[in-house]
Amino acid sequence: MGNARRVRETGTLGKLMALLDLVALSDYPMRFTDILSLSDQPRGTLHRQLSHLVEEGLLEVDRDGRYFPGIRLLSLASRSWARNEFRAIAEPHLRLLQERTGETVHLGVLRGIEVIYLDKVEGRQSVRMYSQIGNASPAYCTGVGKAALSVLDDATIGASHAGLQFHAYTEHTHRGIADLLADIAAIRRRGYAFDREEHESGICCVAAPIRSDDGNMLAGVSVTGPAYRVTPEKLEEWAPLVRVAAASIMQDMHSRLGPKR
Amino acid sequence: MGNARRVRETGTLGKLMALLDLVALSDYPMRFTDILSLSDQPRGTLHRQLSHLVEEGLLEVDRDGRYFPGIRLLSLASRSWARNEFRAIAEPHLRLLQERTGETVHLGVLRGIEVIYLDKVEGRQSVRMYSQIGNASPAYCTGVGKAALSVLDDATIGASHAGLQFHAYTEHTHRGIADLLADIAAIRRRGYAFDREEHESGICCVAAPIRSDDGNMLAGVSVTGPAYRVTPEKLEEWAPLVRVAAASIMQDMHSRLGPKR
DNA sequence: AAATTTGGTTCCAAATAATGGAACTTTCAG
DNA sequence: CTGAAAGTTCCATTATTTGGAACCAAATTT
Repeated sequence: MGNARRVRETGTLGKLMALLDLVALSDYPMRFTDILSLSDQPRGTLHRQLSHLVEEGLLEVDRDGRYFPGIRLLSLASRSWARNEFRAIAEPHLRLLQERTGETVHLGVLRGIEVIYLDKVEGRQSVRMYSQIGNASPAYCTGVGKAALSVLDDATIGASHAGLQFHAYTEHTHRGIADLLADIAAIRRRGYAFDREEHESGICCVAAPIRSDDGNMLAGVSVTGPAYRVTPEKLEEWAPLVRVAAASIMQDMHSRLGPKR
Repeated sequence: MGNARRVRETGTLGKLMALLDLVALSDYPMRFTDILSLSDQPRGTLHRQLSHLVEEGLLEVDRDGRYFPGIRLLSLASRSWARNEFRAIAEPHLRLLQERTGETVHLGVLRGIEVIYLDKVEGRQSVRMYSQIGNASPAYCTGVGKAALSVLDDATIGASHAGLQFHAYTEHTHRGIADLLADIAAIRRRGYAFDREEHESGICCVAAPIRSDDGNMLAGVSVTGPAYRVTPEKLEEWAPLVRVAAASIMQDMHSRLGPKR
């Protein structure tokens, strides 16, 4: 109640970024009129806004007038990734965890009610990497997300998820805030989270939370794999390893970033 | 001489993006005053601009007041990558080329005088992928860049490189426009480009140009590896394979994108 | 082939947001 | 503790964005 209302509007930039989100996060390419029907801007305004985004390389238009996210985003993002200190600190611990378990290891940060995957370490499979990095998934149905949420109190979680429609990705996905909070209570007791096919059928994981010293950043590490290999027993067996990884990352952050101030 | 002057200013967005570039593309984190000395904005203005970028998640500030590119860029970019049709079309051909040569294969697009790497397919080494994707390198010292430039005429290349200071990455890097144009003339004759340790010591590659039907996009494929494995003979041996890959990609683009209009 | 609809672009007075100089507060160094 | 540097806020002025309507062009119907 009396919850998260935008304190300040970000003016021109905010409007343009909202538009960029609309176009870039859509699953299919949109033409001018499609965008017009989704944004509530007058035609003239929308047209100029799109032109500006295109001129800056944030969007691109093909010859059929369909808009796509532009490659300037890629080059900015590669800097964002390369310069991310947290990711750099975590990396060796992710590799170690990968070696110990043999399964895929993820590092994700909580951003509002979403998890953004910052890094991924895989075994020998030559599977595509970028497909996961930068990807945003709902916190309520991912191991990393629930682990990160478990650091917050129920009121905060409730407020941020107020009015959210929980999407049923699988039959195991939590259907609402009550389910989520019950799970999170268990996660707090255990110190680690499970995802048993809640986001994707046949995929399970164990995750542990990471919080920065200043408490401004919440994140998580996880070990993920196909259900036929990653049995409930395996998940329990790996839980301590995942917690150790999370603890080591926090400690390294503390010694590398903490003392400075 | 009377070269590329910005035709239109992009208003507020343009100024903010220039600032974002300044901070995100820098190699070290900058604090407020560092940025102030590089941008020619008054303090009040700069402060508000940075705040807006931070509020939108495009930049982040740590507790010591240093600015970093924000993770919102990552999630936008992951969509940009996932939705890039050109990349998707090229992918199987890159894999094939990788299998045939055993070395790392790159796909890059020309953007002005820079190459942005769109994809990378490696052999068994578990080396980091994202480190290359999204990365921007000068066209004049990369195989992909020179291959793409070779499609343009000398006047265009000269104009875009006018006044550019060629950075000597290695002792083999071209020192100026004359060197570059001479190399490019050879590339046009052969149909493929070499990079013999011009960008990074000990790294060589062969590359072939790709152009889209509408001529609006120039790109290139390359095979890259360490000089001790990738001998001049190997480069010559692989050149036809690289050209075949480029040709197949162009053909697939034509059949999948061309006919539509 | 003419008429009509749909999709996209341009214009400009009014509304809104950005600007920048100065005052103010905090942090840091000596 | 003091002074200087760094960072933040304020607000009248200035510049940009806004949005309705007119305009143009391509596709579709008659």
